[in-house]
Amino acid sequence: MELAKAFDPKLVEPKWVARWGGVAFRADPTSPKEPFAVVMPPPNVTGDLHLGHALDNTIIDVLARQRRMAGCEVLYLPGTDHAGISTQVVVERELAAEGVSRHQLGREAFLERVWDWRARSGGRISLQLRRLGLSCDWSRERFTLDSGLSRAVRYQFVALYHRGLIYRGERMVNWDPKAQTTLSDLEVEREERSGQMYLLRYLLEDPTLPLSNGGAGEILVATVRPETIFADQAIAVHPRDPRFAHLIGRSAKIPLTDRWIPILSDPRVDPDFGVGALKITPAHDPTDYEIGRDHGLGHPSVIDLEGRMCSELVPGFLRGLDRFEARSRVVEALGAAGLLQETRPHRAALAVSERTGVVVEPLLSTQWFVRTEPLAQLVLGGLDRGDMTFVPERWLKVDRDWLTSLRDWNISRQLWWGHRIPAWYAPDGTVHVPPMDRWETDPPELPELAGVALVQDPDVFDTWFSSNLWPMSTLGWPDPSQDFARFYPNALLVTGYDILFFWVARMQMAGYGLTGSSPFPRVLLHGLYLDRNGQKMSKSKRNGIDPLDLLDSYGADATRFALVALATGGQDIRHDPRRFEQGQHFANKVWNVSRFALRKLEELADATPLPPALAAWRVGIELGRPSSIPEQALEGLELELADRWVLERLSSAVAELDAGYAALDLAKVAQLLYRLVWEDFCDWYVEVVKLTPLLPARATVLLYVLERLLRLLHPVMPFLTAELSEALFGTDVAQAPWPSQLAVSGASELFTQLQAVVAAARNLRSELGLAPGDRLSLHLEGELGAWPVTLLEGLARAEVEVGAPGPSLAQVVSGFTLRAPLRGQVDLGAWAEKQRRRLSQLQAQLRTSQQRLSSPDFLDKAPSQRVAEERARLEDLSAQDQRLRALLSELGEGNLA
RNA sequence: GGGCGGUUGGCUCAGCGGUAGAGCACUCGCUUCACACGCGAGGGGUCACAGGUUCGAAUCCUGUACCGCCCA
Repeated sequence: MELAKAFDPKLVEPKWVARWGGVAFRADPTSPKEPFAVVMPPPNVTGDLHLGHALDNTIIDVLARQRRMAGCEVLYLPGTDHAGISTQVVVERELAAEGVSRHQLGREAFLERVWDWRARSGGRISLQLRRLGLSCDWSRERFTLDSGLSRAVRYQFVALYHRGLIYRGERMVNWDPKAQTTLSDLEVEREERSGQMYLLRYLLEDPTLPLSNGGAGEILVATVRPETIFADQAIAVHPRDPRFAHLIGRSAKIPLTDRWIPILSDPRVDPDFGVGALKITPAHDPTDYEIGRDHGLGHPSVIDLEGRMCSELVPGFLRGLDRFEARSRVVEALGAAGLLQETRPHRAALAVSERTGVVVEPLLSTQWFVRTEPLAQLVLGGLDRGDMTFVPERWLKVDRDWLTSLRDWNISRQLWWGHRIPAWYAPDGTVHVPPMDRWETDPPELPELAGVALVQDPDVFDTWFSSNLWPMSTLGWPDPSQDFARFYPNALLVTGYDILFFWVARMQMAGYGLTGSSPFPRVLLHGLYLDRNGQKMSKSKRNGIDPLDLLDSYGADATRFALVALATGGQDIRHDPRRFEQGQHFANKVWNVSRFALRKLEELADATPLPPALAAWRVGIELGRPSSIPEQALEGLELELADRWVLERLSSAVAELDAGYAALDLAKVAQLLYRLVWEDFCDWYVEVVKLTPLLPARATVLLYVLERLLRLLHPVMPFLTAELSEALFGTDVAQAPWPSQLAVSGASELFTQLQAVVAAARNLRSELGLAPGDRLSLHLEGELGAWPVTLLEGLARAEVEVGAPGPSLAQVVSGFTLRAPLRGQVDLGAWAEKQRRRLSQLQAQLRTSQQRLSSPDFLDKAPSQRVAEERARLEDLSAQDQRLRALLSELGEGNLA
């Protein structure tokens, strides 16, 4: 059998994408194995794969594959989300290009159009996800608008409604005039923008009153929204602000009108803002609304849903103008009327729609709300009991803080794309929600409401009001099912910290509120993927990186390796193409060392009697039906130092990897794998294997270790390892058992020492300028005993000799002095300088060590094992110091030239 | 204003109480029969700063500076 000279992902991946994209990883709820369920954070069905998805799912898949190999019944459940606003916005934009509005089209036709669009683009993200090599159970793929999931949303609404946890009420909400819908507080972002603050003169009824903050007969009011003056209901000042005490209870006239409004006092007014007096416009500001409510003010509105000036209160010349256009006209008019005292530059935190980027208009309106406080209390109780752990831990406090200061959640959206709110209104205004015992029945179908002309609420739910059920609804909740019984709660949730509030906290509330438990005991929050300058990626900045480009350039295994290696400690990730190159090179390394092993195995002479496992393997590979190397294959083999060492390395790596997985530290996992394969296996063991013709015992170890390496690598690099495992061992590595630790020990100390001596010898080679083919003649001083001199000779391409070497270069290492006779051109001055530097380093270490050991405090208080280590170290250091000084004095005597 | 994260070699980052690490970049030498997506050797860091705790601090504590994020 032959392997290609280099690993080419393009030749390998499609086959496995096809194989894994079907039912290869179907989860069995009747399995006796320990369940391990994770849901995919559902991407927007009409979106494209972005790096956040790639990162989430790579992490999840690595964990899922590892758990599966470790013997769990794994369910990795994929699916997508309908993403109400963004999807609707996209389709509306498409319509706008055709000159049609959704209202012209009508609700039904519009929805058809969206479903159409979803059908065209909907499968795309699923296909893109498959290219990452995810081991999802695609037979359980779900979409938030599927009928089952829609039933779950309806159940949630009805159940919470009847428990008094959902109500309909008039509140100040965030209105997105572009998307034409309300938004939850979370969907509004704050943006610092520079603008103006205007000081307006409101005339007083009695011009003889003492001065306050302006001229005679006026009070100055500071505002950033002069266009809303027409909805003013009062002027408010701080009760203890001496400037205004005499004005409280008086009236002032709204500029450009003949309307009078009262001056009142309220402690919520900040006397240091502007000029101390605020206009109160209850319909257009959340704080003003509260103040107005407490003082019994009215709340007329002068801005309509399109963000245009409306109402009889507004002078004719402004009516119908956009709010920002109106602002400049009002300012002009105020100026012309002499009522504009001053314009100051002002920086303000503007509320901006997360979806459309337009300035959100605070609006008084009747909507459906979730009463969050009781639900949050349930979650907080669970957190107190320790139901949930976060990785990194710090997010627990953030989660808790957010749940502690939560406002009610507006779940109505004035959209058409989404779950229609199952509430109906009678002509008399009464609200009808399905009764709990018949939650699936629409009120118009209820016998007791026969004859009542009911109209359903036109709105749909916030998308998060369905995705908050995702870990439950995807498993069949609220209906009883095997899946739900077996896989809920999930084992884990993995997502970016940016949706802790949006999604994680709301799932917690839904879980506790509706199932009585947390949907997952553990939450892994990774960082955000930033561009190479550390900036957040965004469409507007056009600094996005397309994961498909990464997959095309480096292959899926390399991409996965890089993503996992970059995701350290929940930190944000700065894009670095060098990591992807590293992954690519690593994949190629694994491929090539497998290729080497295969070729080396051909050396096994036909005549040699082979151990059964090896014999079986060799027959298999010739017939094209290779077999696995079982655990027992190692039994009774005569192992040499390097063989025992590599098995020991493998075994301790397994232990370290297990610890890394237990801590969900996949960056650590990637690093351990890289070292194990590249340094331990390729640089050392394989180099030893090359030194001698292959014998059966070593051949067995080589194959055994290689097969285990492929298994250990598989969760991170599934394609490469699946291909190689199938080709070399005839196994489906995705279903192979996770390697366990071996009972081997004792080789590591000697081998480590060997490595140091080999490195020193190679340094001598290099200093002497030896060509690769030249043998280094090497004089070793030290306790050789049972020392592996032959290995040293092979690895350093040296000839170990006895006797005095004559003029030479020398290296001092722990336990040994190495000398090699001078030859050729060597810069002895530079060499001596280097050795002197080394000596001073050595002596610095020596001094530290001596000081430590001469300190009674250290001897007293440090652990005894630590003291013993330090003693051994001092001994070694001083021996090296003596030998190195001796060498340098030889140098000084000119012995070397 | 409150909270959180970061500051380690030229770059991007690990390490988080006991001898400073990786990849890339850099220098030198190599088509050594798996890999030049490679091999061997080498140079390069007072771990932001100031105090403190400790036998011992890049690592723990306090403060400062700067960068970034979240909440109000």
